[in-house]
Amino acid sequence: MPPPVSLSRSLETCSEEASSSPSVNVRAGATTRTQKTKTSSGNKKRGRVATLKTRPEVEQIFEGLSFFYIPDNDIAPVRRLRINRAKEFGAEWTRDMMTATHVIVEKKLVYKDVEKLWPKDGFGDRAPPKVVNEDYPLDCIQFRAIVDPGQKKYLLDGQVTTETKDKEVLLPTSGVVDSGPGTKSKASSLPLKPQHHNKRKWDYVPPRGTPSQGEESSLMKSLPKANARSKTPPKKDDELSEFISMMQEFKDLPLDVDEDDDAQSTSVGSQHQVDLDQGSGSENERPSKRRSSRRVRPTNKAITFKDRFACNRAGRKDAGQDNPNARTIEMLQKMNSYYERVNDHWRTLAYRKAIGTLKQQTVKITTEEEAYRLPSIGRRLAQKIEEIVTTDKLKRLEYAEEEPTNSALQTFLKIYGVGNKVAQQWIAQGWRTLDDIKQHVKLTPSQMVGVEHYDDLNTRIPRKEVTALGEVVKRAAAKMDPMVQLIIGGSYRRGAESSHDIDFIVTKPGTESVAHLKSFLNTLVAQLERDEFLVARLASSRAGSDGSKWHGCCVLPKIKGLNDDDEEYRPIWRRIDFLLVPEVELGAALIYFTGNDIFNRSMRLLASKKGMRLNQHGLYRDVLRGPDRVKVTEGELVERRDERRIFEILGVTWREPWERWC
DNA sequence: GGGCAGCGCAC
DNA sequence: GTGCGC
DNA sequence: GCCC
Repeated sequence: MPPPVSLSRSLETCSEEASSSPSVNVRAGATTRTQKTKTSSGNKKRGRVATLKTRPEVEQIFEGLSFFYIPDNDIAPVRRLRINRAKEFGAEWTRDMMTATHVIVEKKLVYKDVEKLWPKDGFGDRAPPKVVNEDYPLDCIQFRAIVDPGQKKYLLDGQVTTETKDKEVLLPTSGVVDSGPGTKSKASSLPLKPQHHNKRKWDYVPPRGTPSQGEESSLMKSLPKANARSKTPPKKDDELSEFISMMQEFKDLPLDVDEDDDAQSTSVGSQHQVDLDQGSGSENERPSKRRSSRRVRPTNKAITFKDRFACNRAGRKDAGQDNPNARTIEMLQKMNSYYERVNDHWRTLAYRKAIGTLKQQTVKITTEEEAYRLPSIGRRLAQKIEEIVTTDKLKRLEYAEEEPTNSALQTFLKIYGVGNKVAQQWIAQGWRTLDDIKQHVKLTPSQMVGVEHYDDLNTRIPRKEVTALGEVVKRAAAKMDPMVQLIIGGSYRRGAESSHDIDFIVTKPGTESVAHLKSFLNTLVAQLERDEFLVARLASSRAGSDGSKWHGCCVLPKIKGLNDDDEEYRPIWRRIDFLLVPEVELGAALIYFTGNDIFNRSMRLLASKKGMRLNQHGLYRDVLRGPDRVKVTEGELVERRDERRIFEILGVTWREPWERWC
């Protein structure tokens, strides 16, 4: 039925996708669309358009494509609806597979069902149609773009994919590889090798039916031995997971209750999930609608827990590299920094938590509902995640990044002492570069340092150097008072390969208040300044106050064996902090200054759930809070000296510092 | 619709 | 008190 | 932004 014209157009249109070159990224839906928009004025009087709504030309994303449906009829109301919808967006419904560009297969069917209809002699010179499940057109419509048909979520059961990573290798994925004209017809006729049955069925939310299983399997992948999954995950794991879940979900599960309700609620939640999702999934027309069905994640700990596991890995800054969701994370991080820039504190927080969740996933999250199940990922973020996965971009982000002031904002915010307020102000005044600032703006002393040493201070410090810096300070300190302890906290204590700054916790046995340490710090700082190790003060406790911290900059001197052979040696300015901690508070302080901050927040949240309060000074109980959580009493001190004890009392299994990446 | 940590220091 | 950093 |  489709005239040759249509066919060739089809081929042309999807040439990217059908290309034999695997390196071509197929996701350029936009390209395809624009191209089509231009030509669409040509001939597009599709057959039975009578009852169809007319979509604006720009929405004719399927223009030139023809869909062959399996089953090949529109008897089922749902399928008819979908077919019509595809037509609204420019698709042609063909009843002849030879002319189809896409074969849309009902989800219940498996790849074998397609094979039966597949022409024995292949498709000759043309590329075989792409075989996708019924979600494919819906997603295209949702995103108003031709998305990559090779994505896992569009595969049928039994359909083989070579897709492993995410972006590269897109083409061969759907199996609908065009092996090229030269190849055997066999190859093109049966591109998918059903024999390689992929045991696993990711297609739709693998974990959905049995969340725990799904999770476990992913766990096994990433932590093969650490959590010898077997049957009895150490109790520790549960607690850890639970704990972590607290970190990311502020007010979730009442820990207090958890002793009684946990197992049950878990399984119940899972069951529900299956039903709801499947039911709605097969009958709703629009994906967005289907997916917006209420989340079935009722205090769903099982999921939450396990999702947290991966958190254990000592994450370096590049810890996301191998993550299957790397691309998604990358995009969300951009959104995150965008919101940071525009001063949207809470959105920033939300994105950070969502990113944290995603980082812990060991399988790629491809659909909205998969994402939605995860903690700290709500409807909006889940939609964005799916948009990223399917279109490889994010419209909202593109708008955001178009804002001309964007880069300036980014620049200014990296100046020490400059936050959103000031940065926005400067921008409003028309400044865009550091030079502008240097010339026109009156800076505070801190900001001055921040500007003058902008590059240095925004360069991460290799772990080795942190160690070296630590040695310098410790040596000087030991000379003055051998009893004083200096502990390097922050990301260094968590085992980071590089740090943004170096934090010293300064303490000494027998001290009960920072006052006992102040004079020491003053002496130490004075000495280190004389040594020209400390080169700037940014914030330091004043004489009168009960000051407990000192922020400044230091430089690493030449050290034999470390950097003395480097003729390029240049003292790089580094951020350095001293935090005075009386020995009695050391445990609480260590927790606080080791972080990371998400970890800390959850600890505090956990404490608060248990009627306790945790801060850098200690763990308190029976905190009375008035309306609006206003603290009425300090509460009774429970523990502050012993880091492990604080974990214990909170009912949390001990976690080494390097296990506190969240 | 409200909370999302809370504190020390600079200004 | 606000802004900022942690 | 998310969660309750």
